[in-house]
Amino acid sequence: MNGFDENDAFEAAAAPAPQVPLSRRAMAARPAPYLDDLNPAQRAAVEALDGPVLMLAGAGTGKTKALTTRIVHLLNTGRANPHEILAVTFTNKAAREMKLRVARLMGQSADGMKWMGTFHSISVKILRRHAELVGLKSNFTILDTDDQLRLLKQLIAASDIDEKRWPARMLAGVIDSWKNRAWTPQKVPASEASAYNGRGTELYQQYQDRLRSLNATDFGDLLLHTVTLFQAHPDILAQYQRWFKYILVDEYQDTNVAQYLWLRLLAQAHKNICCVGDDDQSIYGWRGAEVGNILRFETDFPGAEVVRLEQNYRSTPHILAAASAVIAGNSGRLGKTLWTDREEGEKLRLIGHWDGEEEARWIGDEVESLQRGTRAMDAQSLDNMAILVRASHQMRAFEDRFLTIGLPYRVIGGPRFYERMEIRDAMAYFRLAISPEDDLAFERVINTPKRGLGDKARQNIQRRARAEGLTLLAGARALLAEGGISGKGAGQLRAFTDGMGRWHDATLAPNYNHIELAEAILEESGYTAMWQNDKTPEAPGRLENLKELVKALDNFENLQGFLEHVSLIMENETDEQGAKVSIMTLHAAKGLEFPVVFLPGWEDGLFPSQRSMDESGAKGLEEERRLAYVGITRAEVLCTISFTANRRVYGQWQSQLPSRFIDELPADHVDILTPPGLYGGGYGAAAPAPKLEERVASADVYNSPGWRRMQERSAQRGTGQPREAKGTVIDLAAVSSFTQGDRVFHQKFGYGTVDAIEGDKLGVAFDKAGSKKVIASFVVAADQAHDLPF
DNA sequence: CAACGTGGCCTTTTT
DNA sequence: GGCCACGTTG
Repeated sequence: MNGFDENDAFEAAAAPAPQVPLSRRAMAARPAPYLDDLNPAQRAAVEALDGPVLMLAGAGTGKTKALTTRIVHLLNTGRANPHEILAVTFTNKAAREMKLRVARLMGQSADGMKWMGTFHSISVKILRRHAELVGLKSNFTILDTDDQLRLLKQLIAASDIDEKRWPARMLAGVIDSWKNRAWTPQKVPASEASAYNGRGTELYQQYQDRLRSLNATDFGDLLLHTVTLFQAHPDILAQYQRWFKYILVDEYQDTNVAQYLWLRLLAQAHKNICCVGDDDQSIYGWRGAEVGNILRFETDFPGAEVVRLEQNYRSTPHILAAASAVIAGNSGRLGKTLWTDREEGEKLRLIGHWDGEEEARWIGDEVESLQRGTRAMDAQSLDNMAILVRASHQMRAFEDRFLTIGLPYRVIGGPRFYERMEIRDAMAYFRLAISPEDDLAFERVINTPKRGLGDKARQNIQRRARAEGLTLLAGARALLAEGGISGKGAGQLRAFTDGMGRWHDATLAPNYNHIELAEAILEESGYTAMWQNDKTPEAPGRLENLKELVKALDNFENLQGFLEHVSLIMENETDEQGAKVSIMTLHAAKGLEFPVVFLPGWEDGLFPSQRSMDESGAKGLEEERRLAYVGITRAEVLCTISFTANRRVYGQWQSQLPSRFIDELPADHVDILTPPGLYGGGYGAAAPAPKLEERVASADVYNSPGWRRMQERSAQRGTGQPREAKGTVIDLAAVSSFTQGDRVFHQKFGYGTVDAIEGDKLGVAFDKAGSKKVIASFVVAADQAHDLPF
């Protein structure tokens, strides 16, 4: 029993052929018209079929084209059969796209490529065949972060640890980072002993034990177990090594240590591994990715051929020049020089705003004007425009603004369909119906909807179950049978367990109607009713989602098959019609491109993110810089960077300094725009009077002494140095509005007179509230107080 | 056992 | 500012 399916039939390891077999030579003689569509570098990358190859593909250089053509070339020359090619991506989307494009190039379906997929999905495929060798059954379930956290919380609670000081999230992060490095509990080095208050390793071990007893894995395990399997069972590894004659890896710069080992183990035999990536676009270090993997490629795979794709087909020279200048600030790059034969086009645009609201307003206006068409640019569909932010909380200002002006937008990213509460609840019901031993699912739904089963009842069930080694569901039944549950909870619990019994029996029937069953479960459990009776505004949407869920079942044979796929694959349905401007994070934008791109919020602390610099220092800053590079290179024609002087952070107004990355932009390729306002003539007579802060902004952001000092400060600042923390950030623009003796108004303290200026604070003698120090931006000139919106 | 109030926390995100 | 997790009341 080797674990391989009959129909996978791959030949035993091909004996090394001393000479090229005739059949292959005949294949090689087949025409390869697809090669004519490639530029010389792409062609070199496609034709270097044997041995290790690193395809260093800059942004917009036709990486996917080269990669898919390479696969087609492998097939067309007879080097490999479809099932002998292992093609790995990070996302299902990328895998789907690859499959599609291979099929298009070949003019036939690529279904034969059974090993094209994500690291995780391929690992699952492998693990299901050898599950018993890593202590699992082949029908193991894959837990998501929610379940993972709940499990960890249980372990922490049982360990006498103060979850306040040592949160479960932290432990989850520690364990995750260990798994990313392919460390089993036994392999965690002593240097990590202090992790999670010194209990990390011990809890990691407990967690793994618990997962095994639940016949479950988390996402990290999928890779970890596969690597462990390969390391502990050379015979099995050898089978796969022989099987995968050619290996291709997309986004290699995003691989972590476990993925690197995974690949290296598999590539050892044939050594035909082609990794595609761009060290300048490595932006996932915070979740374990090692840029070092791509930097070390030539050492790891001796004799590697390195091919650089540098001709960019996406962006104008101005955009490329700006991106190149920014990324040049990083050290230890493999180095690439992007070039294009496109026309000059527009320079990048840089604009400062008073605050985030104004920034959103201005971008909204710009989007509308570009939609109509401008002097410099033809009318653009909203689909051609995107706003890329550093952090998701920035999105709100844009959503608010776009809603008020009725500008259609879509947010990319956000909670995935299957992460929504109602979907997870429903899935937990399905899981429990299929496998009554799924204790995590039981816990999730036992009191949802409310069945009057609180902590006490649940503890009783747990104790009962643990005492006899029963599942929670069985424990509940046992407790019921002996009258161990009192009050009205008993009746409801009985209804729940009885229902579960019925539904489980239903799943055992061959060819049961899984759609009807799913509907029955949601109906009879009272789950649908729970949302129907819910009067909160999101309830209708949740019911809608449940309908969607049931509809999605149509594509699967049964519930089991559905659950199987859903944890790895399911994503948002985004087939809404109508043109919309896109809003997303920079991370979500990787791999996408838009004619028009807005990059708001380029302020130190926000971008580069303070936290990134605090936690990872110079490395963190470099990753932020790569993020800037990714952002700029998403733009095809027009790229607009903006920043604000003031921003609300966690409800507190903070003054902001322009991002250090702005200083790194090459002046020759950037136009500086003047913000609209009174003196810019931006407001017509019919427009509502601008609010006070707008007028302050438009009046002096660029001309105030404060602004100039701000510029000087940013000029003095060294570029790669992590700057001193927030305390030194001074709202110079706001301070500059006042001098000693000014009469001012403060929302809380009323009127007063300025008697001191210190940093971004003013000393004010208030008429009623006495002397106080206040943040300058919280104060306005007294004669403008009547304009305040409050 | 549920409804309400208070305090602490806060990137980025795929599988 | 706003969410979530916990502790207090009804």
